[in-house]
Amino acid sequence: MARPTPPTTATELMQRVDAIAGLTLGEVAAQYQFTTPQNLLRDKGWIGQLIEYALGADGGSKPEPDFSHLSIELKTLPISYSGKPLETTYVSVTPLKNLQNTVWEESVIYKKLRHVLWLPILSERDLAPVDRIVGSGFLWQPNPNQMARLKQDWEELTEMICLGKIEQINGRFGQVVQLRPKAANSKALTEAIGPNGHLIQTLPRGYYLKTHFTGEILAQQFGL
DNA sequence: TCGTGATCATTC
DNA sequence: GAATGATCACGA
Repeated sequence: MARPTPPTTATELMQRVDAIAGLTLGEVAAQYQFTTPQNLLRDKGWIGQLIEYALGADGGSKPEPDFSHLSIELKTLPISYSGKPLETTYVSVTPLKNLQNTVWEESVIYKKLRHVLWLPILSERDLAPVDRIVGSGFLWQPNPNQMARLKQDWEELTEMICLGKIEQINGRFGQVVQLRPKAANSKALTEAIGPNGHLIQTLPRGYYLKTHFTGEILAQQFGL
């Protein structure tokens, strides 16, 4: 099957989402000549890339929404048999310098989370990738309460980064958003603000949504 | 090196 | 069992 073109409307996008709901990843992969890996040890982003392709995402590796024309971000969400998220959800890298004057409404994470197409994937560990099942995708926008919690966490984390306290931040900070390493390995370094205001070398970080928060989104959608 | 896609694996 | 810190692949 030829490479899908980007959907022109949200309606068209959702029709494609509905068309793959209930299929196994093996079935989706076969439609697009993707080779399904035996495990995800060396292909951790394989599911996301397959789904992006199948739905016609055009964002590429740019820091833009997957469906640039629609301003919609696609996120696959691994879930257990009971419908609970199995992993935290990566959102974007974390700027570590030049963020004086940045406000929530202009942050990368805010822009990415404004419109999200969640696509749950039944990804229990005892299921081989080929047998994992695509769930029912749905469009989501944070409600005022969720948006307020996202903003609160972001402001706390951003203030610490500005004050040179990046090394004090670990995954325990934040109620719904956390900061964790996001790198090829522990030797990859980038610049950040240090304790004395000077630039230091540190591990690149990323914003992740905690499983409790994504679980809440699923519960809100499916009434779990 | 950074940003995309995330999950792995050890620790708690 | 859940969560944190570490890691894998790829394109520009």
